[in-house]
Amino acid sequence: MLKLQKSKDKKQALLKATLLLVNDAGFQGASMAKVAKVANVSPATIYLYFENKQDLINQLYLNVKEEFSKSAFNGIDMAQPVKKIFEQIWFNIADFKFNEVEEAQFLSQCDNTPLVDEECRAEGLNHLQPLLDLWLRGQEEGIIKPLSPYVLYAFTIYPMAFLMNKQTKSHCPSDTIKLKETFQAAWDSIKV
Amino acid sequence: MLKLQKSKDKKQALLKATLLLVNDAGFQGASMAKVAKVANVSPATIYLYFENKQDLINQLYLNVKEEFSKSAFNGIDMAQPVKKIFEQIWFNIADFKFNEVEEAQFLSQCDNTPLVDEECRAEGLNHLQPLLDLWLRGQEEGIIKPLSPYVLYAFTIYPMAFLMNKQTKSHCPSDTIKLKETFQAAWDSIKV
DNA sequence: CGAATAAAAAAGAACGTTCATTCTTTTTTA
DNA sequence: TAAAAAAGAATGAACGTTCTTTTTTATTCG
Repeated sequence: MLKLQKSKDKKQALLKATLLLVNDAGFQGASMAKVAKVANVSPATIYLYFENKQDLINQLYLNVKEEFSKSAFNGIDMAQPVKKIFEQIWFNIADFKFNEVEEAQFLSQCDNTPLVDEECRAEGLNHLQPLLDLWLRGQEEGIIKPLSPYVLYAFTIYPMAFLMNKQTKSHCPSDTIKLKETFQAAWDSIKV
Repeated sequence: MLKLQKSKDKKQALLKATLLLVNDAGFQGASMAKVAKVANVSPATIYLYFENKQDLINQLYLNVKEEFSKSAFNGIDMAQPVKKIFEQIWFNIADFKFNEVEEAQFLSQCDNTPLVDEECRAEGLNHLQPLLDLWLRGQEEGIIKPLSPYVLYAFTIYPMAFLMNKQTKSHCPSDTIKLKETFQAAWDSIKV
């Protein structure tokens, strides 16, 4: 029991170490030796928990993606009208992006790199199905434009990654992005 | 004269080789040895044109970013009303994203990696000043929401990177993204 | 309960490879 | 024929991974 806990701790420490290193210096900056050092572990130990470096990265990606999806749908009340639910989800995601900065940065770095397996990426996208379903419902009700879910995502969720990045790297002062008005822009882009 | 041309060719070949390799296998996949091989050149020759690998990447980034900005403002008629100009620029950028796919993919990979120097990135952003000026004009005329340029960019331009990526990696069939409707979404998000 | 012991986990050194870069020599150019 | 450009071999460092040894853990039996 205690042992199992310790094992989990070590695995989690390795994942977190990788996350930090990737954020700081990209995927090549996260060498197995450095990951081991940051996690206070021998390089050989990594291979008790992960097949190889690719597996470490894939698992980290899925891990963080799941955490992201979970918080996106946290406390959602499906009985509400479409716009209200969408608003809840949107603000959940905004919270994640602006509070779990490390995780959010990592995900946005993953978005465009060829180093995350496509198969893995597809699995990560599945978690967002409830949002796609919501959009479909909105379209059936005639309040959301009949656009592909890719386009809906691109205009409502994806922009937050950009804004989080700019804010984190302090290209813009932290009071520049007013969430309420930003949500309005997102909604205006897809509402009929 | 001819020599100078040949020099430029070689430098351009090196930049293009780097671009292709980075797209295929990330920044670590673009090793100096591989870049040299793809450009049909000795590894040592790279150092006649670039200080080191970081310089190669920085120059490539600036190069592609300039190409991008140039095509964004290609044939713009500043005498037109704000919305018309914005539409021109938006479709120019869309053309670039969906036609110069290699370059666009590279840029979107650069957007979130810590491997491009921040100083370099800042210089790349300068090129977009005319667009920021246009937005300001639109705000003075009361037809564009009083949002920070970061937010305006995030909701009108940035989404195209996502859509280009999905289309390129054929996650969605190429007729899914209808440009006219997509522009409407972009405009709706920022118009008053 | 506590020593003996088998098994699992972890460590650190070591592997061959590849990396970015430089040195020396050869080829091309003016 | 002098200088510039390019090549290829060579450098040490760092890479991902594996091998061997040590430490920790869990179990068995006196």
